[in-house]
Amino acid sequence: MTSPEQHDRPDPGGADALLIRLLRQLSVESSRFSDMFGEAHGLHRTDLNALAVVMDAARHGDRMSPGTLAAALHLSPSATTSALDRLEANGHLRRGRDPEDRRKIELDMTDKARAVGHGFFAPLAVEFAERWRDFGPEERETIARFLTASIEATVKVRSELHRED
Amino acid sequence: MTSPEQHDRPDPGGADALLIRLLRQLSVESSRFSDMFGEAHGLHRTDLNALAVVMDAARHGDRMSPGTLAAALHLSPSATTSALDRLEANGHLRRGRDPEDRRKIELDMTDKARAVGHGFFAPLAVEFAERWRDFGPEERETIARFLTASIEATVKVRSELHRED
DNA sequence: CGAAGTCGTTTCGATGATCGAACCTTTCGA
DNA sequence: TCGAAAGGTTCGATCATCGAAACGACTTCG
Repeated sequence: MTSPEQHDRPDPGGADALLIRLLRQLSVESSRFSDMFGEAHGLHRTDLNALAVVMDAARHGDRMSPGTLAAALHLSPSATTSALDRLEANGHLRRGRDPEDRRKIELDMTDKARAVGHGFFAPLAVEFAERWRDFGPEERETIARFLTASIEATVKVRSELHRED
Repeated sequence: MTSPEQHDRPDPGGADALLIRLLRQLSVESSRFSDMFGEAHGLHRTDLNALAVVMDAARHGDRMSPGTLAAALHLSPSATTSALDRLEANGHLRRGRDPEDRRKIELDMTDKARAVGHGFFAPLAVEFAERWRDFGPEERETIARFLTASIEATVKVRSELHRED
């Protein structure tokens, strides 16, 4: 009675189950890691997310303002102001006026924030490199395809969830 | 000791970079999915986590009490009581006394909670099955090995982070 | 030019999740 | 039997978040 048909069932106890379990476990561990890192640095989850968004924007050369940050974080404007107050007080961020449109505020990360980001990723990168050493190019291609597919699946299901609202 | 090339560097822009980026993206999307699902069901992040822990325990046949839940969630006892109040008021959980030790409270999930869990995982499982259809057994083995290694790496770095405290 | 409207951000008051400390009940050890 | 410890809950305080209102800066229209 093992796998009578490889059709289009959700595969409740089949070959997908292990991968789903591992994905969930990875998600949980990533979340825990973020939490503990933030706790060690006096940063709440929101502050970490905000820093990540600002850093991503900086890396892409994009401008970042409180408004776009609020949208990216799914946070109200006032809560975003509070988060920016915290980050500015902690010295992770600076607010500067946009000379073009003086209503806007331009957000710039400080070296301290860069150090935080480095302290977050560097140890993980080292450990990942260690554990991934034996994966060959074709295996990495497979893994990348899998991760991309999984990301797309999550995004799609989320967007459908949002549409039902 | 120091090998200038291709030895033990963190591989800042190399072959690992893509996979790291994908992992981070997946983590972000998973987190967003949880948030939006919880929002759609009137459950906060903590409540969702609590439900997940209780469900896991139930699936393993383990007893669950407020104390163990608080430890699992890294939450204070009083905050756990509040979360349980919310979950019980929403009908996702029931509190019953442990007949063995009448100080303890036994937590039981209701059918409603089971339905919530199903509503959370089922759509994802369907979409994953769809997108993973073309991965063969040996590819899945590679992926499982990769995910396991990544989970272990995350746990290890987190434990080191905690030890420095 | 000036006045009304719009946009981006902040301030204000309120809500609620979380915490630490004190408390109650039950259990266990001397 | 009595005191200490364990498991939960209650209480007061703190802080992140929200919605509404306010404020300054641009824009459009008269």
